[in-house]
Amino acid sequence: MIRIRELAGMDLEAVLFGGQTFRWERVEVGWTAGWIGDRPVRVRVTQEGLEVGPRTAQDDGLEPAARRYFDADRDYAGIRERLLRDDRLRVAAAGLDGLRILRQPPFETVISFIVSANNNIPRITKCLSSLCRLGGKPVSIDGEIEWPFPRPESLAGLDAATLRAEANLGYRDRYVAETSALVATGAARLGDWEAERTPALLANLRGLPGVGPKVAECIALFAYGRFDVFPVDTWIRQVYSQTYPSRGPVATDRQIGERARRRFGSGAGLAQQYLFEFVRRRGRAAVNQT
DNA sequence: GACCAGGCTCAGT
DNA sequence: ACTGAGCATGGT
Repeated sequence: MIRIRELAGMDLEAVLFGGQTFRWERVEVGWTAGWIGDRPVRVRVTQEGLEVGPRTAQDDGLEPAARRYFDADRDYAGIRERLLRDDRLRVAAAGLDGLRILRQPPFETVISFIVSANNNIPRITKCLSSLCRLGGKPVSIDGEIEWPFPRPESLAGLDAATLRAEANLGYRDRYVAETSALVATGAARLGDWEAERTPALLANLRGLPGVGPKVAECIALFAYGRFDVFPVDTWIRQVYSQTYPSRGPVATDRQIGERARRRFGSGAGLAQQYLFEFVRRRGRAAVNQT
């Protein structure tokens, strides 16, 4: 087991179940199980820091992998300090001090957010779980069988009809199959795109079937650590236009993204997460009242 | 039964 | 560059 002391204040619930990633599961009291790339792990936060325990015998290289996945070296205090000078964002971000952004494996993130399009979080989770069963190689952990996220070649080997029937992807089946094939053949080299600046990265991502402006920005944020993006989905459209109302006609998603990036600068991605979590909590609270 | 979900693609202006 | 229709599926 390793411990990352800098992450003592992390809000694991918000980070792992807030729509950045869809593969974590609450298990024994206090622990959450999932994957850091190909490593099955369980995690919890204590006053001493984030604890990451391997769920298999070998765990060499776990610490750097976990530090990268949880982006332990980013200066959140500095980013927050600048962002929260904005009074309205400070209100939205209240109680979200521990919200952070993951750096997930690119291929898993690409497929996850292709599946996320025009979909809801519980169903995205189900679809991805099915995809892993279809394309992953089962691993025995504590007497239970678990599936890592499939490799591109594995998903590329499934036809769209199978994806639709077995994973309930709907019309997204074709996008998953085609994008997996592009990655598997090397036509799309996701790892190399790490070196690109954000505009070029987004353009590359948008070349993948099923990846439009919003999904590309989610991938840039959640896999490549680009904080200078501001993905606009239906929730953000609502909360942004309420929080920062504008004169004139209703702002388009593109306009909202442009204005938000101007407002929040290099912290836009984190600001987006604050607003997303804020509006979704508000929505759940309203439902619970009725 | 309409409406919605971390929207995208494609055709028409 | 912008706008609308069509799109699978499951939940409310």
